[in-house]
Amino acid sequence: MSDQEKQTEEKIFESATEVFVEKGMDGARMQDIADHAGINKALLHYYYRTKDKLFDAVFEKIAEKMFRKFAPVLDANYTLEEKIRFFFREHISFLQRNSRLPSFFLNEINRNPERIRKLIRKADIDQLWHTLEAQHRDEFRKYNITPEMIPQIMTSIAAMSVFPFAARGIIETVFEKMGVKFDDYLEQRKEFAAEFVIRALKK
Amino acid sequence: MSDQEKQTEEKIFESATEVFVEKGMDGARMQDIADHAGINKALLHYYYRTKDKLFDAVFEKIAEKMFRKFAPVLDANYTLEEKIRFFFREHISFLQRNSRLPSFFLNEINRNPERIRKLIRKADIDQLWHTLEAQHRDEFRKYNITPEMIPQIMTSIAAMSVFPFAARGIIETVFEKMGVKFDDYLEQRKEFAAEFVIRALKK
DNA sequence: GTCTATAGAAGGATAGAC
DNA sequence: GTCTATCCTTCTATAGAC
Repeated sequence: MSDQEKQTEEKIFESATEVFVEKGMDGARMQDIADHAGINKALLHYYYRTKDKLFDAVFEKIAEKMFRKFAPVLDANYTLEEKIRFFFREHISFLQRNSRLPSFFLNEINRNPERIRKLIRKADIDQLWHTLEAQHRDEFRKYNITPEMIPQIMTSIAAMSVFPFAARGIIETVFEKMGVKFDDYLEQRKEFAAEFVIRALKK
Repeated sequence: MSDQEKQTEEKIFESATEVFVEKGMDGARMQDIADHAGINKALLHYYYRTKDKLFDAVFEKIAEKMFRKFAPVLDANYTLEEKIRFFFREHISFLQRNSRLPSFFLNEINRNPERIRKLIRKADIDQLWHTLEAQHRDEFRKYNITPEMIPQIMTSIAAMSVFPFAARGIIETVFEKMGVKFDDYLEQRKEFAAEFVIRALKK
């Protein structure tokens, strides 16, 4: 693959990412992507054949990027509480720099759940859980965390971090009326969310 | 307005609601809505002129329906803890019966924040907050809840209830691998979320 | 590999008959 | 009020020249 090929293909990919995240699969236009990349429509089809294939490539890359942020949680050198604080600090920081991802991502999955299935299959979810369970067995016992609480806790943690971005449009509008700045709220949230969850887990 | 007019207009409205919630504004097709209502496209335009106006009508109705669920929280005859339990029980039950609303709603707002502004203006958000503050001043003091924590707490409560539905596609796929049933999880969540938040608020 | 030009299909909207 | 037929625009995708 020549340098120029790669440059063009990458430029297309980056432009497609921006436009798809901004407008969604249905709202995005191949013309917009071409304009954004400074080329013409025909080249998009030359490199990716169809809009659908281009979208799939973009979507998969984004999914991989988001899940990668969860990996350090498996690091064994931290206590459960440290991991919770680490997660919120890092994850919210990541979303601050990519604040439209959650809404885009969740929406496209709901619209076409098949898209996520093959990615989830690759990521060893239950493996991840068993690893965590082994690392923190004592702490789980201390907190009275039973296996059937795991789905509740996992989704609660994700909710605390992701929801402000997924619901950004409405939250920001409400905050405006209350005189609250969304950016300040996010900075504050990194610590608030961690302490909130830790207190909730303690008996 | 004759009975038949109303019947047709209502049928169009209901069909439009289903199709828009299912496919989103951009993905919805006027032809789909017409087929769903058992009429032809021309009639849609006769009653609502444009796709945009039809969507606006649907969207506003849904927004009104969702916010109405918050109203009982203002009832003064309950303690703060009772209200939290009541909210999660009622709100999650409502979303169980309308499980695609959150994703649709949040996404359309993010795609066009202007849509929500006029509706938020109508709903007296700060008024709502002052009412709550007056009703629960003592409890807030007991819990050490300060004014700058309010945005964090409000969004956390909303997140606990709404996120499982907004992220349903991915959560359900993960649960599948873990052998967890989404419906059971939701039933459990009504109580779990309430106790989770209450514990988090307590020092 | 990149462009221009255009095919071909789909979708929103309207005209006009009944 | 409801239908059929059709206009017109937009969009994806491809053909063919360079």
